[in-house]
Amino acid sequence: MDNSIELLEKTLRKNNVFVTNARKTVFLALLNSEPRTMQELESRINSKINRTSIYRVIELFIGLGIVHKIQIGWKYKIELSDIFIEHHHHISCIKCGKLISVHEHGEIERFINKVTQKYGYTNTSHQLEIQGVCSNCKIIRAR
Amino acid sequence: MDNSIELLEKTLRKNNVFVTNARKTVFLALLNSEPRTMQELESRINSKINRTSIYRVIELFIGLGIVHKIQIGWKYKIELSDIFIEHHHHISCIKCGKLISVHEHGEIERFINKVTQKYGYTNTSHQLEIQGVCSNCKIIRAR
DNA sequence: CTGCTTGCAAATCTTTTGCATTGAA
DNA sequence: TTCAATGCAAAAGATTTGCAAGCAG
Repeated sequence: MDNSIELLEKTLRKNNVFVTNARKTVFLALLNSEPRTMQELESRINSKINRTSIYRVIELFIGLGIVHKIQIGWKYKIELSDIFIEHHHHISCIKCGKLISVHEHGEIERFINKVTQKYGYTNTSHQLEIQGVCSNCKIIRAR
Repeated sequence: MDNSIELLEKTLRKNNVFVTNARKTVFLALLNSEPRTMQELESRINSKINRTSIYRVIELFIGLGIVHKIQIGWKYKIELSDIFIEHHHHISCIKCGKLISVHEHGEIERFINKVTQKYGYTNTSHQLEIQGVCSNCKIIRAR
């Protein structure tokens, strides 16, 4: 909450960009929420900030590692990065779209470290997306 | 090659959709190649198949698990799925865009199985994308 | 034959650009 | 005051739709 906004401001200053109303507004629209599509962001922010600016803010945020994109079927969604929420992964249902978060991931981290080191990449981040049929849809489909 | 086309046809028939020229053409444009953007696909297929149809074929292929999208920065690319190429992951360089494939992934599989089972998802697939700064760009940037 | 597929043109939706104006430091 | 950041309008790009025509089974 307040804490997060402060961290945002700190991050922005550290990168020598201004702390502006638009940036705080977009950030708040993402705080404590499910990942959002651009449309959802737009309608949530609803005319307080221009659509173009939302794009520009998101682009900046991605560059600074404040948010990242996740791919869900055809669409992508935006979500705050690890600095603001605990790092995690998603499982989405290919039938109903239901999205759940997976917080256990020690193995993944170890794996990533191993291969990035092997190939000489530094400063790495990653996303893991899992798709499947959720237990509910499985029942329905089975008739 | 021929083998792959046969597997494609088998997959299409199994799903009760027609084996058509458009579908084979799009498939071939993806076979033995780097992941491609829609534009690259289009220009590669170059007017033999209408753009709309390419979209429709890709949509179908994604639904049937023949191809999948991978997110690289702002853009996504299309690549054949595990049935046609060995399952693997990517590391992309955020500076120069260089993309390399990572074929070791036993840990990932084990992890996926564990969590999907825990949350009751079946029929799962997954993508893991890793970003970082490649060794070359690291040197350049360091001056 | 039959109806799934494709092509075409137009509609929509998404994202980017240029430029004048505003506002943070 | 100064230049980064924003708003607005318009351009550019990407994706989808509706419908007539074509082709696989």
